[in-house]
Amino acid sequence: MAELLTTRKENYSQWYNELVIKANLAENSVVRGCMVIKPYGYALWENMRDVLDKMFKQTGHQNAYFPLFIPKSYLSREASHVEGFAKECAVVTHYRLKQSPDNEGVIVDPDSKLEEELIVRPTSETIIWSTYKNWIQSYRDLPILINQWANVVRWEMRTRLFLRTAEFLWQEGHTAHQTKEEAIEETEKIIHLYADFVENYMAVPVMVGLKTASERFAGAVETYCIEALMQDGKSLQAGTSHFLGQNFAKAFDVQFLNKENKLEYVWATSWGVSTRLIGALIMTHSDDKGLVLPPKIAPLQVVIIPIYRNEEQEAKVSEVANAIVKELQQKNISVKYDNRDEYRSGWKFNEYEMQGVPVRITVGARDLEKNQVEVFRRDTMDKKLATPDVVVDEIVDLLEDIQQNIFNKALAFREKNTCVVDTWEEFKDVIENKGGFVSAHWDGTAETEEAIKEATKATIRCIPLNNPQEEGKCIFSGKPSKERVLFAKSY
RNA sequence: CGGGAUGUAGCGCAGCUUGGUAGCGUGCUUCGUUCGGGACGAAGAGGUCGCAAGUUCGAAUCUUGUCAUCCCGACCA
Repeated sequence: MAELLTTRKENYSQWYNELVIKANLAENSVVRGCMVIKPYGYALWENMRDVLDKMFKQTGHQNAYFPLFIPKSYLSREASHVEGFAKECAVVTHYRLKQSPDNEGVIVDPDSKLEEELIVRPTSETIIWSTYKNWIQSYRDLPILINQWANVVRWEMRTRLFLRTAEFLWQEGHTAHQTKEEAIEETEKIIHLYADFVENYMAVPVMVGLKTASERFAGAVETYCIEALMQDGKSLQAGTSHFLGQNFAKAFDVQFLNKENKLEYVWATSWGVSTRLIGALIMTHSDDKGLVLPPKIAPLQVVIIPIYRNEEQEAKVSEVANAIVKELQQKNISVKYDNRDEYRSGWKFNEYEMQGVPVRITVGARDLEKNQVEVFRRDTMDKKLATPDVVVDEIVDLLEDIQQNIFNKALAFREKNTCVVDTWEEFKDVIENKGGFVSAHWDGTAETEEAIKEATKATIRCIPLNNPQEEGKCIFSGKPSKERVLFAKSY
């Protein structure tokens, strides 16, 4: 019993850290702040990526790849963009190593200094817009709808597996349009695509909204976001979609001739989700026994575990198990028959529960005498008996049910932890003691936002889309306000 | 960059006060018995004690320096 997790109640962040390691998702690397994504964690990312990639293509986007390195001068073209990223950039200054004079390893060759230093991309707007400039002459060249799957580097002070690492994997979409309206439409289309993916595949309910000016992406005119509430009452930004206006077009001089033969700057968007989504997934569904994964993206949907005493029993059990495996595979359900002899069944149960496999089937010699197998669902930890000939049909339904159930559970949690508050005292109390989302009036100024953050550590997570308009008074300043915004402490 | 802590077997740790053959748990290897919720026994493999200098007959242990990592703050998807 040495492998138990710290419970969420004991120490939520320790629980998270241990879970990532023990569920075999990822581990820290020798390079500070960087992670090794292990096969099980990477399989999860691949499943997420595959679904998203299909969604992007269905909405008319194409994949491309732009360089990892960006000339330093590019980053300084757009003023607020530089300001946003300058403090966390890795810089390449040399291109060669040589044997050290004392023959103890290698040193940077001082003669290999680069004429212009290169920045390891923290995001690709600048390199992409400098390229788009050459691709765009006429309105006939628009829109450009491109996505890239890539790694980026942001030199973070404090890192945590998946939630914030110095290097992470993501996708970044970069689109160019003729009109402001079309670009805004694209920005909104993508944020809804993200919400659709995160809710319907990852089973994580999200709030869709707009960022305030201070939380906005550096260089954006408007930032749309999806925010998810974690089990510790903190909010996590799970994806962003930016309307960039003509900021980058102007910075990189990207103009096109419109139908009236007049030069215009193009309108831009960019949008992304990262491996951080895996952090959101873990913290939304998992429990003190380990990971809980939504069937639609789980690397392994069903595991079958045999129980037997001797070879004769093993043969019988395996025959039934293998038949179930085959039938599940025919229905495109991923399944593993774990007949390793070196571990006992109880050990395997705990292992797969830690890894969040949605369904487990136990086939025991004693079961077979009664023509039954045991079906276990990870989300509720319930066990049921089924006859081998119908178990596969039941599992198809069960996987659906688990997907739905964990979403409903997460949604109920969010609703329970979203408070409408009208006084400053109550606001402080809820943020301090209960956590979760707090819906409150705000006077719309950055000063008030900053003062609230200073006092409570809570920030405005978003201004929900289609927000009901109502007269009210700012929670902090008492000034008039016409809508509520969502506050929370955040990751 | 401030404040605190830690470096000893793959992992988790003890040993250091009072210097004298480097230990425990777990994991690993082999064999046997087990097998319905993290089995048990036996036999094994595995360590420049972070690094460097110093004190000493002798340093994991004492001294000095140095490097690294982790935690708490300022910055962030």
